[in-house]
Amino acid sequence: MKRNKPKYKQIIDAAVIVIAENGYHQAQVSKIAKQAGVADGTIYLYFKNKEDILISMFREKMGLFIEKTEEVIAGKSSSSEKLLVMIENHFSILCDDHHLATVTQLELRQSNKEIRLKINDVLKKYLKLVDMILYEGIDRGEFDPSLDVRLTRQMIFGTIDEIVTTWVMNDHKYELAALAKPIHQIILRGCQAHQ
Amino acid sequence: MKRNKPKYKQIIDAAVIVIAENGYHQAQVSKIAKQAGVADGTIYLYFKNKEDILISMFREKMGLFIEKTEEVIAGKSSSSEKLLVMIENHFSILCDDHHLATVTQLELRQSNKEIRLKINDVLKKYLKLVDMILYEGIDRGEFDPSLDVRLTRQMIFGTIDEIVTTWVMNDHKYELAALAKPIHQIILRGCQAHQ
Amino acid sequence: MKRNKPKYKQIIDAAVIVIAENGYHQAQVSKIAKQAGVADGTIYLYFKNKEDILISMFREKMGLFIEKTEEVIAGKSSSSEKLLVMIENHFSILCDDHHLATVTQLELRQSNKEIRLKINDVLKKYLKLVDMILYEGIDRGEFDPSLDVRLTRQMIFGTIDEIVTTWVMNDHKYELAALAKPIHQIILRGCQAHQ
Amino acid sequence: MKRNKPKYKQIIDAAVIVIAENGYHQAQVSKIAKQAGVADGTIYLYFKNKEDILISMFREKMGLFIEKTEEVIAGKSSSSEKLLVMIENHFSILCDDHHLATVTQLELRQSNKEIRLKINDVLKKYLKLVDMILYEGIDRGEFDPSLDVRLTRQMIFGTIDEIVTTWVMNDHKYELAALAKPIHQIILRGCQAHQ
DNA sequence: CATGAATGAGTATTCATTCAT
DNA sequence: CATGAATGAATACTCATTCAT
Repeated sequence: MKRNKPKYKQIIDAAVIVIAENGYHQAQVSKIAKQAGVADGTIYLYFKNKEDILISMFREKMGLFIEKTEEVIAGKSSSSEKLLVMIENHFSILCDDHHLATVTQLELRQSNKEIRLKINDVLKKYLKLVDMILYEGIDRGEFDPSLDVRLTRQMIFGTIDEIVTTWVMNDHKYELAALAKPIHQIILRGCQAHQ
Repeated sequence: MKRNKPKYKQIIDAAVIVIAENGYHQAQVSKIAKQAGVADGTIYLYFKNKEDILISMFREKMGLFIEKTEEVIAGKSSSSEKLLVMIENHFSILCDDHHLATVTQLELRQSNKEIRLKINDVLKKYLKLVDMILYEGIDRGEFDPSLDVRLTRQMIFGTIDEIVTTWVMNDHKYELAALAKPIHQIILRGCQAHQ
Repeated sequence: MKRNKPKYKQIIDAAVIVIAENGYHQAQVSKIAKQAGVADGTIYLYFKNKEDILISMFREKMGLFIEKTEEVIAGKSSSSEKLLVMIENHFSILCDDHHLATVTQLELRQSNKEIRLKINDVLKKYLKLVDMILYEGIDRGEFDPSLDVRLTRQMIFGTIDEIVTTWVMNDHKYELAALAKPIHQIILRGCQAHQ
Repeated sequence: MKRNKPKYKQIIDAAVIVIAENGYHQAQVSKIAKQAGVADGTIYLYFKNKEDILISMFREKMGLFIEKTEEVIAGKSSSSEKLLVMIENHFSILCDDHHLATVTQLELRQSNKEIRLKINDVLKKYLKLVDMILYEGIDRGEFDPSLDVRLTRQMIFGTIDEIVTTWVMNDHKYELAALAKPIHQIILRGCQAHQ
């Protein structure tokens, strides 16, 4: 299994750095190889092609997202709190790794439709976590039972994504983590039953 | 003024079609020229370069968005209704022009950072309309006075954008317009004062 | 006869200015037309094509050279003096018209082989004047009777041309006219009989 | 060091041939690559761009000129003889390589100002050799002590260059080497003290 | 005579991928 | 396993010239 070999991760980490620092269209395979400290040809011993590096990179990083999210929501009982810690976790990971934030919010979106569709597949696992929180919230009576879960999840993800993208576009110049609570407030209102 | 000459609009409309049908990176200038029924060189009598075609295209189309939105919100008195017709208008325009939807949601995002920044400038005018509705709603007592307008606007735009992108990625296979009312409900809850 | 119409000379003078100021490869027909104050298409009522402008320009200006040279050498009796006034005249015309100097010494030489051969044809009339002075000098006993007139003429023209080109390349920053006498001295030695 | 690799020289030699046979403006990179027996992209492993091929070509060939000239003048003691062997060497190299002659005298002069300035830099080393011969000749009492070395060098180089250019323009149809002695005679007279 | 909008052929350079060593 | 030299397809833009008005 190539994924466990050290050079596999080495190349993926190099790709994040190179894309963040040079932009998607200036992230040539040769630059990634140089950053990873291997020869160009070596890349192709671990990845099928350039596209495969990008998909793999997203899969690995998104895996961390999902793992961490599962951890933090496991510690909370109310759905409202689960939403909050999920948002906090989302913001926290991207705050801690500005390179990753730039890559996922700006650079990777410049890839072509084919790659973006595959990236979306990977994303689905994360979105299912949101769905689960929503279903549970409805069951628990915390959220409006008439909620359209698919639409609400799109609202939640669209909002978080837009907030993060704007933060990245503004060069991370304000404190993203501070927005978790107010965002959670706004989102929560959209989920709760209306009197 | 070149913008009023027929070939100007002819070329922009050709660009929308060619990009939608071939993808951003396969939309060569020669293809656009052919689709527009002019010679390659003629493009450059109306546009500085390829980038200029894209920016101009976005500016023209977004102009229609803003114009139409101003029209429909002018006919409504309550802020809640204004939000609704704005969303309906947004969905309606993209439903009526699948090519345009594909181009704005998927293809144009593959452009380089420079182009995307210029596109963002154009977008800001549209976002200001949302801000205006929100401020007015707070004044009218319809919306929560403690609302963070900037965050709320990001929630609204992020939600709409995510909904539309998902619809485009699913090949427009369901009725986007039908989502306007439920989305409006969800968004509205986020804006209204909580008891 | 088009050559006597005002726009003919107007276009040629415009060409000298545009080429001098923009360089040969940046002297587009449209620039020349603009400088001449006529429409692009008008150029083609007076010249067959762009090449024809250049050849005609060289022919007109070289005509002035020859005319003036004939005037000044007519006023001198000794061949040595004739050589001197010819050189002085050559330098004087180019000193008085820096644009022309730049065009003939640097820019026009960037034209292709075909144009340069045609320019050489025009130049031949001027070179024949040099030959005439040399033959006369031999007849008069001023110059070495064993002189190879063709080679000597090439020496004279090559020297003058190199001197002027170097002066233009140094941005006309020293007094070209002051070099006429010393150059004449050097050239003269090459022509006179050796003891 | 790329300059010592075989493909470096291979490409330069291909460039001389392609430019000589097709003319400067018809010497596409792909033609040069084909002539050199390499892929288009390979060119760019050895040269920064097309301009770099031309400058390098001139530098390499002019290097041979200077090297050979230094060799032949080292074998002579009198300055007069040094001038002669320098001229003979100059003519001999170009006689032996008609392609090179065409390229240096006609085609390379069509390049833009930037390239020509860089070529001139390379040329300066050759011109310094002429200066050295002249200074030595004055010291040895062979040449007129009142000689203006700069002007004289321009006379010598201008003469040689004009002779060669005329020979190339006449399709090398006469024996250039045969002109070395008479030219040397003419030049020599210009250098020697006059009685 | 004069105009100027329209034409369309032509080319340097990049970079993902391969394969002989 | 690892290398890195070599490959070659693919594309925006310019500008001399024309011709309908």
